[in-house]
Amino acid sequence: MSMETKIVNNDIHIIGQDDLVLPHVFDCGQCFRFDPCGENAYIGTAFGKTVKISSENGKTILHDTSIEDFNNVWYDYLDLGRDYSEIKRVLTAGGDPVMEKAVEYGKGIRILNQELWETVISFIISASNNIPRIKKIIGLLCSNFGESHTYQGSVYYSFPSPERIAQLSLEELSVIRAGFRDKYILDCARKVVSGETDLEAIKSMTTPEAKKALMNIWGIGNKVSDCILLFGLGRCDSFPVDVWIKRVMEYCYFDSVPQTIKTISEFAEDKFGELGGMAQQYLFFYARECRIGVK
DNA sequence: CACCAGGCAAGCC
DNA sequence: GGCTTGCATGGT
Repeated sequence: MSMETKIVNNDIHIIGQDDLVLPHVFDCGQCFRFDPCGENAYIGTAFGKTVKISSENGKTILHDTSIEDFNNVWYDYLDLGRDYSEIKRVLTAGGDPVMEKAVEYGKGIRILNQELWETVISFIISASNNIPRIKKIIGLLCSNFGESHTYQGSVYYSFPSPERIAQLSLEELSVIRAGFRDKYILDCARKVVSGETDLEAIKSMTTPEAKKALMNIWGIGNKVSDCILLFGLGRCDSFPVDVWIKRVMEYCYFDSVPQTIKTISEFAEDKFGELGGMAQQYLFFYARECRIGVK
């Protein structure tokens, strides 16, 4: 079935896109800036623009937006040019019961193409943290230091620029309650502004080069760099191993025998290859839905 | 109260 | 190289 888009008043209707389920996209831990908004809808901000997205009868609606914003921002943000049916077909082609189950649970997952700067800071904040609090901290960062705009009569905030954050003191930044991560955020912003860290240059690097460059940033290690590669740089082969992935992989593929992160990474690279990041998202969603390995 | 949360840096060997 | 420990904060 091929996707079709229609303009209806100030809305964009997306028809015939079955590989898009809003809770799968926005509750699989890749994005911290979209929240549920009534039944079957989410509202959030990216690239300085806010949009409400709802679904009904297999149709997805982007509310109060323009065709320009759809073409310039949301089409790519929602990764609408990629064929996820084909990805799911390849991932389950070997008859792997684990991937079949994972894909069944998260059949509407898509990997969002998020802004690199926002992804870098968001995943620095994610370290040793939980998702509700990550969202809270990022929300405070935006409402305190981002630019405001109105959408459907309410005020929303963009993600603050490196320049805005770089000029803050640690004490001023402490209002976001980021804990020990605050110094990483400030250091990163200042080095992006000074040019010591060149995010634009990282975009055109090979994946191993980009990973090395990211890990030079204070507060970014192995796992966080893999998340940034996947969510901010479109490197779909990147397979971040966090506590959830470690648990679900050990449970499903290693008979619950504890493994090192290195072993799991190598297993995933061998098994999923170029689609590692996609597999990771299905597994992450599946693990959390079914609370696999949680006592 | 202890323990944990999408880990990481620094200090040890 | 690999292994241990401290780390801010908020929730259970």
